[in-house]
Amino acid sequence: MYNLKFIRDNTESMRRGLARRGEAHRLDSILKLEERRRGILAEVEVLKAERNAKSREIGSIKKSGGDANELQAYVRSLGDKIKDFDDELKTVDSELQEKISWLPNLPHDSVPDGEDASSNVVRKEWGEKPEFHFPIKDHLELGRSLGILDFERGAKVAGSGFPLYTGKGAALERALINFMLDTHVKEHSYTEIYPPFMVNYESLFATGQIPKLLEDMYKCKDDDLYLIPTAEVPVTNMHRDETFSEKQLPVNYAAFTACFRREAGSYGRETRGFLRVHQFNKVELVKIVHPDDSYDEHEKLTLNAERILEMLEIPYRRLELCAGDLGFAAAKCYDLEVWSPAEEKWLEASSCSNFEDFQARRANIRFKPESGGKALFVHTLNGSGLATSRLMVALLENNQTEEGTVMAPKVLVPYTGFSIIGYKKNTEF
RNA sequence: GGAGAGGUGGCCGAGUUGGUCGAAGGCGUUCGCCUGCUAAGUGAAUGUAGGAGCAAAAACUCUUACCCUGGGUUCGAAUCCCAGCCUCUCCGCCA
Repeated sequence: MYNLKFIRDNTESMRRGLARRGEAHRLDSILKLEERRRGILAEVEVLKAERNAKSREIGSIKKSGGDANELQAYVRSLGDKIKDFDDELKTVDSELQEKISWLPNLPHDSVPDGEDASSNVVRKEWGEKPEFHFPIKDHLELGRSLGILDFERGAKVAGSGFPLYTGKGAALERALINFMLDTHVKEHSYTEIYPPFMVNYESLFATGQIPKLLEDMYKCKDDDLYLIPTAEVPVTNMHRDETFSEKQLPVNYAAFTACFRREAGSYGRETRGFLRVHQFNKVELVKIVHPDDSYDEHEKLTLNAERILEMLEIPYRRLELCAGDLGFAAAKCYDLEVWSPAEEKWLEASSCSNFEDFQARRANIRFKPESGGKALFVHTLNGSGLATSRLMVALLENNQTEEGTVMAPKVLVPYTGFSIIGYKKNTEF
C-alpha cells in the first residue's frame, strides 16, 4: 500500500513496475484524484485557519463582556463552507484509498518478465522421479483402498473439498505436521506460534488478501470474522501497529494452522481429491526482517522449506515466478512443486514470497534504527513449510508398492510409530 | 447474556462548570554541564501525519488534522450528546 507522496515522487518507476504486471492503467486516475485532493485541501485549510482565529477572538470578546453576535454569524457561514469542502474531501479521499488499495506490489528487478505461469523459470530440480514397473494408483485410489482417506464422508459432513482422514491417514497427517514444526523450530530456529483461525477485516487488509481475494474468503457474517486462508494473516498481524527495535530483528515464526479457501470459480478444475480443497493443513513460516536483509532471508526461508522435502525424500523443483504471475502483495516469489507420478505433473506445495514493505505499510509494522531517527518499515516474508495436502499426494504416490501399500518416509517413523500402511488394521494400530 | 468502571503523547498520569490545550507533572530518551569512574545532581530538547512556501533535497517558516473509532451540538470540544469498538471487575451460562 503506497502513500500518496510516494506515488507522486516515484510515478515513473511505479508505472514501469506496474506495467510488468499489466496494471499500469490504475495509476492515472489516482494521480488525477490526488491533484484534486490537494486543491480542496488548499482551499479548506485557509477557511479553517480563519475560523480558528475568529473563534478565539469571540472567546476574548465574550470574556470581557462584549457583544460578538455579528462575528458569530460570520463564522457560522464559514463553517457551512468548510462543511461542503470537507464532504467533498471525504468523497475524494475514500475514492483514492479504494483505488490505491488495488495497486499490487512492484516486482523486484530480479524477477523475470512474463505475463503468466508459462513464463515462470525452473531454478532447481531435486531428487529422482521414481520409476514403477507396475501399474500405479493415484492418491485417491490409494487412500480409498487403504482406508485412510474418506472424501465421500467429508463431503457428507461438510461438502466436497473437505478432506477426512481416518486411522493411519489421520496419524500420518498429524505426524507430518509435527515433523515439520519440530524441524523448523529445533533445527531452523523459528519460534512456534499457534494463532487464531479467524481474523477480522483489518488483518486481511493488512496482509493484502483484501480487496483482491475477498471472494475467496469464508466469512462469518454475524460476527464480521473470516476464516484464515493461511497462517500468514494472523501471524503477520500479531505485530500490526507495532514498532520493533532494530536488534529485535529478524523475527522468525513457524505456525501450524488449518487453512480455508472457497476457491470460488475453480469448480471442475483439478478438483479431484487433494488437488484442490477448501480446507487443508499447513505449517507456515513468517519472517519480519530488516529491509537490507530481506533478499538473503528469502533465500534462507526457501531453503528451510526445501529441506523438509529433502528429508521426506520427495522429488521437487523450485520455480521462480515471472512478474505477471506474482501474487498481489509479493515483490518476488518462489514456488516449490512436488512430483505426482499419477498425474505426471508438478504440484504446488509451497509458495515463498518476499513482500518487502508492502504488507508492513498496510499493517504499519516498523522498526526504530539503532542510529536514531524515524521508525522505518520492516520487510515481511512468508512461505509454506509446507502444505500437507499436496504433500500427501506426493507422499502416497511416490512411496507406493506393487502390493498397493505405502511406505512411510524414514524421518516420519518416529512420529507415526509405523513404517508401512498396509491393507489391515489401518484404523486400529 | 446482565451490572458497573475505564479508554489521553514511547510509558505512567493530570485535565470533564466547553475557549489561549498538542495537552500539566513524572518516567524514559537525546544533547550539554558538573564530579577520579559509576551513581547522583543540573540546563535544554523531545509526538505523528497531511498541505503550502523555499528551483530540488535537508533545514526552516506558515497551516490543517489527530486526546479509542464514527457521527452530532456549538462561533469554538480531550472536555457536552448519540452510536460503535476494545479493556478491566462482578454475576449468569458454557467447553
